[in-house]
Amino acid sequence: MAGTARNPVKSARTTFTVLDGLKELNGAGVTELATHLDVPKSTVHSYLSTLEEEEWVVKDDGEYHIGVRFLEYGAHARSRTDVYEIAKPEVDRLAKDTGNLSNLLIEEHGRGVYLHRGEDSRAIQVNTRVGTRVYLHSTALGKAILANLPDRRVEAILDRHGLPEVTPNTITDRAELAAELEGISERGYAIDDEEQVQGLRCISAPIVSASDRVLGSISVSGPTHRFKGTYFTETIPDSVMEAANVIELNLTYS
Amino acid sequence: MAGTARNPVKSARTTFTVLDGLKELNGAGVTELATHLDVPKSTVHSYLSTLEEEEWVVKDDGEYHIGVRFLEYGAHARSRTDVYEIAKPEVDRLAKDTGNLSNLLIEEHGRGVYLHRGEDSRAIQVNTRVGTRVYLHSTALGKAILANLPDRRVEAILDRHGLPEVTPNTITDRAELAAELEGISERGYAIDDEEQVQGLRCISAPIVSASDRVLGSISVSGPTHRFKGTYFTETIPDSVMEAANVIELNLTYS
DNA sequence: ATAAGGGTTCAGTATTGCGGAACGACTATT
DNA sequence: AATAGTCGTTCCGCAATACTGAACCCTTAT
Repeated sequence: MAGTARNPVKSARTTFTVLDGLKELNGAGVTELATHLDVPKSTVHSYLSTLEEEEWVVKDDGEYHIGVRFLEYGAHARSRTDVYEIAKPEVDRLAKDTGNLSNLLIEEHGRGVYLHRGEDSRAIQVNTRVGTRVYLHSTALGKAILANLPDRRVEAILDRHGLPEVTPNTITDRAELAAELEGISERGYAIDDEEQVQGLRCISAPIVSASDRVLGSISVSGPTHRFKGTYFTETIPDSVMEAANVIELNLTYS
Repeated sequence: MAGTARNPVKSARTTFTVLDGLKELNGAGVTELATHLDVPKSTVHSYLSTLEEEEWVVKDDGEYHIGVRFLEYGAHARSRTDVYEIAKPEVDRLAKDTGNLSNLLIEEHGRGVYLHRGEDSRAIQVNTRVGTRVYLHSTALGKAILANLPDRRVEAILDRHGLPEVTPNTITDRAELAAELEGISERGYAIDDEEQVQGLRCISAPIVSASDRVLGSISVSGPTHRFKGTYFTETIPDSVMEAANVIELNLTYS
């Protein structure tokens, strides 16, 4: 599947190690980052000064930070997606209509990446951010996608990433997951019962193209104490599935 | 000002050259990108396979593309700014209220970077995207920032980037720009009369912190044939400046 | 079948990234 | 005011590794 690079460019890897370090530390000086990454500070300095010169990082009074220029790559990649432009307004509407947090996710390299988040003043605050990656087996959004992927792709993804336990509720057994995916196919939507974040429940529906390819999934999430009863088993699922339908319809006319 | 790197990491630079190439070509194969960049294809292959392995690019049936994972860096950098979270809702409101395109810009490395765009169904479509970089002297947003920067910073920025002519209306003379900035300080807002995009006019107001530092600027843009008369000289400026005021007020309470 | 085109691999060469140590700028401490 | 500590920056020799052209393999078209 993922052919390992034969002539890997080590410095390219290191470049992103440095950037990731900056992100984790929320900005850092040379020495701080060097100890964090366990790399000589002269090495870190070389990378940081190069990246600063190329304007990918900013030096703000002694601290290096990731530059906003990266927004360009993100926006470019996102707009290239089939679903983003079409799904965005519906995801926003879903958040406003239900008063909850809504999300749009796509699969990339066997993991889920959030493309957009619909917000509402009544919704709970969650730390997921656009671009964040999650495992597919531990979220409703991911399971909705897995349920619509060919079996061999699902196998390959599970082989690659395993089924890490994110919370006590995460499904970590392949057979159990298979049964779950079966149920999702029949129901048409996926459930996440605190499998990714404790105290958070989530309902998700897949976006499937006219040619039966999953393009992504959308969801509505909320606190467990609010997501229960028919609100959780009917009202929210209906809203999410209806939104997914609208998106699928709009996709065919474009 | 910008200390040139003494030990530049060439491969770090090349990494972004490759990524930029992918962006320009909207995705490409190894050979295509190699000829575009005028680099041996084995070299390009090394970079692309490494980046793919690290999950920064995606290989989609023979074509390499920039991955959506970059959204993470962009969102991180943006949320780190002082203005984004506070200004975003106001910029959205500004777009809806006036039925035009609105924007939020900050300065980085002497250039402007768009952080957010407020849209409205009635607004014209413009190709600016979040993360896009523009010169500060050729946009209302940029001039609003320049007018609130210390003179020596303005000088340094102009020394570094010059005053390239983006459209026939772009100000390319330093004295003329100085006079313009003077006027902006008095008026409180900046005007862009087709200086960045032909057929497009724009009104912008700076966002200034309590300690008199410019944090960015917001704007409303529209077609020249609609942006004229008192609508252009009063209505829109009033709306933009009021929004800037609200943002500045909210900034102090946080 | 065969040619064409693109992706991938290989291995030799010298470029260049690496990292320890020294230097300089700045701050805090007494 | 002197000094110790901290951090960013620079320097330079050595070894690692990025670069490249050519060969190889695979798929597609004719």
